[in-house]
Amino acid sequence: MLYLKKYLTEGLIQFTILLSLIGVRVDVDTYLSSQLPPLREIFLGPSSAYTQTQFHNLRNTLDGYGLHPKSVDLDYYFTARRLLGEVRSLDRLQVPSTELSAWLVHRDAEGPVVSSPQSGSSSGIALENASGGLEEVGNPEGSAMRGNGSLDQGYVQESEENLGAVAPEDSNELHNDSRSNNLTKEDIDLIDILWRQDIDLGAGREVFDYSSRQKEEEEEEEEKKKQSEEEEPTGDGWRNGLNQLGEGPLPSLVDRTALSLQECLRLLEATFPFVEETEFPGSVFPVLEDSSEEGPFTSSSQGPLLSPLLPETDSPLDREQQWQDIMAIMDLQDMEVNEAADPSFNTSSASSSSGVDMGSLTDFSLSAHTPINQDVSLHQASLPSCSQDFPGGFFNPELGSCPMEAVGAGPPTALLCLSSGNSSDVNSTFGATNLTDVLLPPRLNGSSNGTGLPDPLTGLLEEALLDEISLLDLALVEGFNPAQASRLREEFDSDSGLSLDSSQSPASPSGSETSSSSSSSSSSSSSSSSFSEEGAVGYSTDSEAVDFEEGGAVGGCYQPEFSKFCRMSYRDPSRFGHLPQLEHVAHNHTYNLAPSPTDQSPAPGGVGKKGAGREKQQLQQDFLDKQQSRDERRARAMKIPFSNEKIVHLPVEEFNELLSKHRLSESQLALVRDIRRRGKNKMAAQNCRKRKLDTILNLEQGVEALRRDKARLLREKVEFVRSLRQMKQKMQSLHQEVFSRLRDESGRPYPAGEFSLQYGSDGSVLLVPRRLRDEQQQPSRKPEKKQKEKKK
DNA sequence: CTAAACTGTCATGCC
DNA sequence: CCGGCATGACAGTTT
Repeated sequence: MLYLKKYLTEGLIQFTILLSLIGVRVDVDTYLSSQLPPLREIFLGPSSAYTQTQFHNLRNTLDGYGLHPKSVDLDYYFTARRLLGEVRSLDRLQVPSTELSAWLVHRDAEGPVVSSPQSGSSSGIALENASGGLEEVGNPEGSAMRGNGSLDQGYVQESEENLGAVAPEDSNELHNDSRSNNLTKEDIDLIDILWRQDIDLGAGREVFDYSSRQKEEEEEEEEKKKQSEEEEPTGDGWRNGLNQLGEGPLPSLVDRTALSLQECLRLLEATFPFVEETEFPGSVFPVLEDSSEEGPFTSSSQGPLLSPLLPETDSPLDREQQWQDIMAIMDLQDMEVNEAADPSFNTSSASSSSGVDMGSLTDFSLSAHTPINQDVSLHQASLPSCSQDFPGGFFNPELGSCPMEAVGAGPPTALLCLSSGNSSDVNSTFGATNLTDVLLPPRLNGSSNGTGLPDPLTGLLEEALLDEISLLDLALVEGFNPAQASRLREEFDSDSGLSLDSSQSPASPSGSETSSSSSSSSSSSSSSSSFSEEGAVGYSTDSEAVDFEEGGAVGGCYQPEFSKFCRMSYRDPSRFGHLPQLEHVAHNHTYNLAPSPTDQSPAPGGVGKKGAGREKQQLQQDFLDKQQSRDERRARAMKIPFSNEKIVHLPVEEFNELLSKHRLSESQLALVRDIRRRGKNKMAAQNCRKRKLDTILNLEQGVEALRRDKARLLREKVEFVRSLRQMKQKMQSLHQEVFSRLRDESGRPYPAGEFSLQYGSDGSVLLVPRRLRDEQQQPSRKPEKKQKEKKK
């Protein structure tokens, strides 16, 4: 019970704080383990390059870091896990009280009770608590606590670095209304990297201004939502517990909590002004509805608000996948910033593709350092229904193990909310129109129809958008997350070299050195892999020594081949040893190899001197019986006068010469040939398996490379679309300018409703009546009134 | 003890 | 035809 108590009092709080700081649901088993893996592994995870068949090793490294399966520490580890499970079962009642106290310090009471359905229990609520109430709580300080503090600091710094406006104390003031509002706007302006360039160009800001314009309106609507929210029979323990508290002896606390939540919601709604509907179950996706109309959400009807293409029957996984794919467009751009800001994350090893846990850890690290994701976490934390009310949603226990998915789902939420909210197309669909909205500012999008913009450009733009959409659809079909793939690729870069090296590069000189200098005291596999071991170890006769010497002489001929095979066959594990995930591959299959003569060195000397030496030799002989392979034992039994190594590795000519040199019986010859055949086949099998593994690894790398290329192409396409949009904008302004300067014979401007400009392929600009242009589908060559040459 | 991974061996096909 | 290699399949061993 000590553990339980300890975790309840300290670990749980720290856990909560950590979660809140991160803003995502994270599997904290590793955090509560005393044998914490290195931070780098927590964040990045080991390379997955070789994890395909190293599950037990992964288990050792991931869950119980460095724990041998039979280690007594494993009991401790599992005990910790079990206790953590108990803690988790209790946290829904324990956590709120803790956090409530924190809110008491900071908040003024107002507003009704609001329930937070976050099953994670902390990611939603603790955002305030972690940042603001942390000091007030007087949490028992500890190493983990300091770690959280450092993480918090890191987050703030990251925010500052990327947002340029968030002071450290702001994070503690996140609950402040005015500040949060300003912060929200700045966050939006600065975090939303997709719009950054548009902002520089003076476009897209309306989207964010809209959030402030609707603030008061949202506050009112918030009440409705909370009321409907209370009516939601989600049955979440957090919420229930909170409600119970509200009904019970702590109404004021609940009020304050409600206020906090309300403000949190308000903050987030100000940040993402169109995400209100995400509160409702099954409506994780934003309401594709013109937000300029009346309040987008109603407490009564939820179904009609759903996107036409996203019926409630959509599986959560599909939706999540779509979110991720949409997010990729933003995330890819965001990556550049993050990479520059935190290059250490590029040195990680790929893991997400194979290791779920490590993927979560890796993604967690990304989320913790990605400003966008931070805000998204904030968003999701404050609107926990995205996960809670959504069966199998972002925080689904299965999918929840990958916080990046949860986090990654956020930015598109914001984007889509923003874009769809301003889109006049009520029937816009998620896959197409929303993407269009994402790519094109709604203002431009809406104006593209009535400005008389040249058709060719519009067509080109539409084509590009269609291609974009199709590409994205392809990504959706393939379940491809460009962001993740790209991240993985970035992480993989540091790893691919090793993989390639391990599979293709020649063995390092150290390998042969180790092979030859196997004079280590232990009879490990490395020492036994020495060539000298093969000198018919069991033999204490002169012939053996002769053979040994002979082998050394002959070795000049076949040594290269042997070295190659030796490395291939026996040195491979050590070659892989420099890979962290392979250091645990400790297969000791030295049973087929005899220890090196250096291990036997005491035996020859002691044979003639002492009887004890003879006994010792006998013991070693018995040991060798166990160490030798079957063929070696057979060879020894058949008195084969040379080593199996030579039998196997000698070139066929020398092998035949060796056979002819020794008068061997038929059985001996057959055995020798069998030994050679089996030895050859053994190496062949080893090579084959190694090749197979390399093929798999290369395929994995190829897949990752293709994914990265695909993500890059997608990103480039987004850039092109943006560029097209800018051109379109410029074109429009030029069009207007030219048109406004046109005068007819009497010096009057042409009415915009009757005339329009047409652009010829040769750069000519024609002023044509609109009705004429409408009649003629293609731009005619016959100018009606005027022709002007303009230079583009 | 079991499952998974690893390894050796055999059979077979190909060069 | 022989030697060698590659590989699937199987079984034994190790973790």
